[in-house]
Amino acid sequence: MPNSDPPSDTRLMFELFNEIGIIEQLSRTAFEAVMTDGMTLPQFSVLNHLVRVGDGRTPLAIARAFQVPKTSMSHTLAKLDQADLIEMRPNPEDGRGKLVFITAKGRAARESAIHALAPEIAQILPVFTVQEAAALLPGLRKLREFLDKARDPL
Amino acid sequence: MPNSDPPSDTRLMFELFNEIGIIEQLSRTAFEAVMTDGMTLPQFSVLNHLVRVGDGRTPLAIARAFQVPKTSMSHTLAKLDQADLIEMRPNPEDGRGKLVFITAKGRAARESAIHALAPEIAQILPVFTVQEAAALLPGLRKLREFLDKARDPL
DNA sequence: TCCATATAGTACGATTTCGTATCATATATA
DNA sequence: TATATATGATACGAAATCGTACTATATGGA
Repeated sequence: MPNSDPPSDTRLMFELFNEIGIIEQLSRTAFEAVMTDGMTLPQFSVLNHLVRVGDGRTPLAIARAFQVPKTSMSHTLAKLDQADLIEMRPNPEDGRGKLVFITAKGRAARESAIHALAPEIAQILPVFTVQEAAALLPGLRKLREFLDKARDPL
Repeated sequence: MPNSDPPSDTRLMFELFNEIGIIEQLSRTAFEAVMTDGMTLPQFSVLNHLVRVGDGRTPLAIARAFQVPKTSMSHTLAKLDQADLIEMRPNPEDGRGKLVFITAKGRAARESAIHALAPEIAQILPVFTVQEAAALLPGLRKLREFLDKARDPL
């Protein structure tokens, strides 16, 4: 009978992606449990991105930053817009396009979320230290960059 | 004016979770692009789990293994059952429960998926080595275990 | 035994994700 | 300039996710 097991290299990579998937799952659930308003992880991620790298970006650029389909980002942005956390203005340099700006309310919502998150982060750090987190980042970035290059363009 | 930036420890943790989220996103998309039948990542993960740790497990145990809500797992199992990739039998030890068994067709589907994945894995490995993957795993497991303990029970 | 409570699983519905199709505008080429 | 093609964004619909509520069975205590 044929050996049905994948080679051990493959097994290891499966396990890596499996751990990553479970962490994503758990961290998303933990995040959304802490948010009192209905703020979702994608929504917060976008607000945080706009503050960190600056607003006035196009929806497509934001979709690429998170590697999600532009239709998914369109939905997230529509929700943020409805809640007045961002503002969508026409792009003066491209009549087809728009630019996304975070509002004062959006900044406040981001800060409120960060405050709500602080105790959770504080709980993690004694067990899983900043050093350990920092040690993981280069490898994860490298993996992400590989997958990024290998993918079909969004 | 107040400083709106989170402390650098928090920033670092955000970045860690952000990288993990993006990798999850990219790997899921890459996986599903390669599958010719409609096999999804959750479906494959369940089949693979049943082969690796053995079948005859309850739906709830499987949901816990992947840290997803039992209603989500119920949906995934229903799809696998419709496709005859698994079989759900009553649990002889618990009249409320069921046991999940992988079928011959399910084993074949798993192996076919692994074969379809092999070239992708082979592309990663020269760039992102087994050693690098192995180096990440202990830290990721530790983080996953922490989040697991901290969460509300499923 | 009887009843209260807990647990396994699913039905259902709200929301999210995301692929396809579409529209509007931009860009390139003749 | 005129036309073809490419691109930004959204509408729409199918499928996945997951919370709430429900059913059926199990378990523990009076």
